[in-house]
Order: sequence, then C-alpha cells, then structure tokens
Amino acid sequence: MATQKEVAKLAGVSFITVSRVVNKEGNVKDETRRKVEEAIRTLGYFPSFAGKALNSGRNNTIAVLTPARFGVGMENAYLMNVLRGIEQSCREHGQDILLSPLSEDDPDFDYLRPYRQKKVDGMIYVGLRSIPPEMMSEIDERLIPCVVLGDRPQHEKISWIDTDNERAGYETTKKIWERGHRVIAFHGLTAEHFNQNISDREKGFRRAVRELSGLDVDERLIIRGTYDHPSIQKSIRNALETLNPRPTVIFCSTDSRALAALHEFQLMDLSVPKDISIVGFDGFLKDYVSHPSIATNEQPLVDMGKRAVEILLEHITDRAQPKREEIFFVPFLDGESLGAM
Amino acid sequence: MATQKEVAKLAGVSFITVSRVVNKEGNVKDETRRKVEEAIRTLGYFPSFAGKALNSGRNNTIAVLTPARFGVGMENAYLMNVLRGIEQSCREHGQDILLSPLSEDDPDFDYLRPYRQKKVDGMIYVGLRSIPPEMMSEIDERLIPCVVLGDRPQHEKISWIDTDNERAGYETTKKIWERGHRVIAFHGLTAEHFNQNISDREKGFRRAVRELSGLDVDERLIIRGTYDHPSIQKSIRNALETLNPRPTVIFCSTDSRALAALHEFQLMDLSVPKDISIVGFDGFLKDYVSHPSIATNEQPLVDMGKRAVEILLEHITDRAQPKREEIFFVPFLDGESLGAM
DNA sequence: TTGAAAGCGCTAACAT
DNA sequence: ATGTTAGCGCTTTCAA
Repeated sequence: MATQKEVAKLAGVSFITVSRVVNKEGNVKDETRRKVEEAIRTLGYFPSFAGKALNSGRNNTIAVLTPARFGVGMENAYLMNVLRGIEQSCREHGQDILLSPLSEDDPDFDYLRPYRQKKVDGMIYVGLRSIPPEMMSEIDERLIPCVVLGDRPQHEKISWIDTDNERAGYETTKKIWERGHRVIAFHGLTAEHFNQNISDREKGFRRAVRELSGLDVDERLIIRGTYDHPSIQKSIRNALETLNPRPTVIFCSTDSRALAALHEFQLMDLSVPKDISIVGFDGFLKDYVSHPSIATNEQPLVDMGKRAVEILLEHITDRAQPKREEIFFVPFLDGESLGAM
Repeated sequence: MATQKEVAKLAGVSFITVSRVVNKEGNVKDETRRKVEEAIRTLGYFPSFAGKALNSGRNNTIAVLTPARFGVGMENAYLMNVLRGIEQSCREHGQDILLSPLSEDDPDFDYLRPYRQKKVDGMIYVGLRSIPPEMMSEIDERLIPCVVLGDRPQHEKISWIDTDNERAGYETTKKIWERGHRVIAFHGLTAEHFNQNISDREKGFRRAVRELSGLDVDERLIIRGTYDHPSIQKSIRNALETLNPRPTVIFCSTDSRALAALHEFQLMDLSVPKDISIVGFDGFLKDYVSHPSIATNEQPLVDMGKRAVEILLEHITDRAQPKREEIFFVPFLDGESLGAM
C-alpha cells in the first residue's frame, strides 16, 4: 500500500506537498498538484487512517454499544431501527460506526473501552440496563462525548434520548376511551421483569383512567406476564376467564404481547375486534402482516437514532456543550384490532 | 489521557518498560512491574489503539459492509441474525466490528474504503448485489482478506458463505409430497426482481417435482409477485381463482410471502391448513407468532455469521490462505400451516 | 509555493 | 532486566 512518501518520490516533490494536495489545502502550484494527483492515481494511494488518527486525535468513528446484546425477535427490530437512523446520520456526517461486541454479561465489560483506546470519538449507548455510577461520573467529569438512547441514565449530566412512554400510554388510553370502551385492561410486566419504559406506559394508562373515569384503576384490570408468549397467553386467558365484567379491550404494553394476545383470542375463538379489541405498543413490526392489523403506538426509532448521532457530534465538536435531553412523541397508529363499542 | 511516557515518568522507568508490562512480555522484574501497574492505575492509562495500529498494521477490527443498506422488515431480520453471529465470534476473537454506512446507491461508494484506509484488517460483505469485476480482481490479486455472505460473488477466488437454497427447495418439496400433496404451487419472484437465492429455491422445487412426478412442473403452478404484500396477495388470489385443479399447498419462497398468503387466505375464508397448506422459507421470524405457525426452512444465519468471521480471520492471519466456499444446509422447520392430504 | 523538523503513541531491534 | 534508537504515516510549525 503506497504511502505519502512513495507518492512524493514518484511525483518528485516532498511528502508534505502530497499531504497538502490530499487535504485540498491551498498553496500548491497547479502543475505540482497535477503531478501529485497523477502519482496518487498511479500508485493507488489512499491516506491511512491510522496515521491521521494518531496525529489528529480524531477518528471519525463513533461507537454504538448495545450492552444488552443483540437480542432476538422484537428487540432486534428495536435495535435495527435505531441503527438505521444512526447509519443514515453517520453517512451524512462522514462517520463510521463501531459496534463493540462486548456485553454487560461479560466479566471484563468496559463501557468506555473503545473511547479509552481512542478508537472512537464518542459513543451511543442503546438498550442500556445500568451504567455503574462511577462510570457516569467519569463521563461527566472528563466530558466524554456520549449519548444514551432509550433507558434513562441514573445521572442527569448525560445526554439522553427517549420516547415519551407515559404520555403515549395516556393519549392512547384516551383514544381507546373515545372509541367507547369503558372496561380497559392493561397488559404489563411482572415486577421481577421491571422495565422503566413499560412501567411508564402503565403510569400513563393509570393517569388517563383516573382522569376519564374519576376513579383509580381497578387493579384486577392490570394483567402481568413475563416476556415469553406462553406466559403472556396464560395470563390473558386467566384474566378473561375470571374478570367480570370482562374487559372489552386489552392495551398491551408491547406489540409482542399484542400478537400473543391475538393468538390466544384466536385459540379462544374470540374474534378481534368484534368480541374484544387489542392495542399494542412499539410499531416497529408494521412491516409484518397480522390479521387483523394491530393498532399500536409507533416509536420514531429511526429519527431517534439520527438525533443521537447529531447530538453526539455536537458533544464531540464542543466538549463543553451542555447535556441534552430529548423526549420523542409516540404517535398512535390505528389498526383493525381496535374496534368501537 | 495518559500515555506510556507519562506512566513511565511516574513509575520512574522508561516507556518501553511500560510497553512490556502492558503487553505482558517477560523480562520485567516483579517489583518494577508492580510499580508500573500502580502508575497505570493512578493515571488511568489505557493503551491507545491508534499508535499500536500505526505500528503493527493490525486493527483488530473487521468491517461489515451491507451495500444494500439496512432494509426494513424481514431484511432487517436477516441482517440482524447474521450480525448476531458475527458479533459472537468477534467477541471470542477480540475483534471490533466497523459498520460502514456507505451503500451501493452512493455515488462515491467504495467497497474497499475501510480497508484502504487501514481502518480494518478485512471485510465481510452481507447482502451484496454486485461488486464490479475490477474490484473482485483487486481483492484477488492483492489478497485482500474478505468474505462474502449470502450472494455468490461473480469471481471464484473470493471466499463465500451461503445457504444451500437449491437443496432446501428440493428437500422441502419432497417433504410436502410425502404429506400427500400432489398439486403444489410455488410462489416466487417476478423476473425483474430477480434474486439468485430465491431462484435457486425455485430450481430445487422444480427438480423435486420432476423427480417425484416424472413430469416437468406445470408452469401455471409457479406464481410470481414482487416484494410488497398487496402484490403478493393479489397474485395468490388470482392463482387460486383460476387454477384447476386448485393447489393444495403453496410453497412460498420467503416467510414474508407466506405471511401474506396466510393473510389472504383468511380474507378468502380459507382455513389453513384444512383448506390449503402453506410452507415458507427463511425461518428468522420464528419469534413472532402467527396462527397457525408457519412451516418453513430455517437458515442458520447466526452460524453463518460466525463462520464468516472465522474464515476472515484465517485470511487475515495468512494472506495466502486459499479461498473458502461453505454452503450451509437449511433444515426444514415443521409448523401447523402444513397439513397432510 | 515548497520543504525540513518534530512529534502524535506505540513497538521491534538492538544495546547495555 | 532495562534502556536507546528508529520508524510506522501523517500533520503542524516554522523556515526558506
């Protein structure tokens, strides 16, 4: 692989002139420039990133850390949509993406490794469970450029992007109410599988019900399950068999749960939305068919990914940039699974 | 950020000793080592990747290029599964992944940029449509470490990993035949949307039918559609309304098509598998519910991703390593959508 | 307009 | 067991 030096020799100039041509600086005679350019072409010269990075301290690379590992199924869809946004924005800004294959489960997991190694200029965390507080402090004190996407960090000095789950839970519940439903069940997570986002959706649901009915939520209408479909289906069947009056709609805290519910209703010979309605949450499955289509809440994940990059680049350019916090609105996406009463 | 030099000063040794400690070479007195290690801790020293890379020419980073861009829906699932395999293997081998956000549609797309820049040691191409022949030759001649996953490159000197689509099409057709089906339709792509993999599945289907029935495939039983569900659904409805005898099963060339078929049958009030059976192909959707579950062919994408990394690392270690070609078997995955006649 | 020197952080090769 | 020198490819500073 040719270097500046070799190009310089062939062109009969010094290597610094080559550097000037490559970086399109002024102060190069047209003729010299042409000679150099030809030598570059002849030798197939390509500036080496390593030398440049060593010298400038900039990598034009950002790390995307997904400590919770590449999941399966829906989690994949979440991450993939975020990545699409990150990718688009990186393309515009001439950045590469470094996917670090370490995960929280690794004993030697280091949230900052790619940055410490000076392999990247900053980092985006997606699907973080928790960063140790001392890491947070280090990021804050040393002004390490980073953005957290999706799970609020336990440190207010870190930039953070997320969806407004509480509000979406609230607005969607209102929409359900407007369609005439009065016995509305919510399907959430069991306590041991606690997740902040899902919990926020539940909070929004509770707030809306309180506001609309003037009463606190009937706790029996909060159904809970883990992440696997059998558990979800069982919890739903159990609820429907025991609740009286029976809910006319189930607001599922994720689309995965909504699909499980749909499946279970088919098994129970309940027609959706005639006998019972379903509403989901996530919206990154809208490419997949379900029949009926699921009414849901569509997280603007691609846009969020884009924003994460933009904010990160601001931090990289100006280390003193104050931290940002952007909460994205989650629009309701209508579907056949939500009927009117 | 502390450097070797600063650590050396604090520990009262020369920087080369620090290098030795960091790289766990021998020839360092225990006491010296301890001093150095303490200095490292005090200063929070981390070896810089840039210096090392410049010096060694190795990056411990591999590029994953997905020229067809991060797609939507199912394509996401394909890429994501491959990435999971790549990620796992990279973790084991201490490699980072560079996702380069350029795509074939870009005017200045360069298949080799990350390598030319010496940002990575080798590259894996996923979902390539076509590499210009001169690129191929360059890769071949200059022994650039690279592996193509998924679409056979037009150059036999490039390592390549794929699934055995023809055989899977063949075996699955046999399985369908064994269940008693005799009028078997195949749903493939229209000519202008040609895709080698899907075409190979069709070839396998044709071979099996010829072998089992002793006759060439009835061309009317080959249904074609584009990628969007409405087009697929229309083609299926049209086929069912005109074909006589009506097929008892549709072998769909992708799971996406299978879901579209399922949807359309529900609209047509056909019960699956009682009235008609469906078989899909891909298997990376098995986390999602459909009711009935879709019988399909499960591509071992995670394993393929892992292998791609291993082969690539061999090429990186030994540039003269001859090219590899590995074709993965695609097992049939039974599901409720395939009934017996 | 061009070039020479120095240094980014690290390691290999050669002293001591 | 430890240190010195040189150089990886590039850019920045200063000089011509």
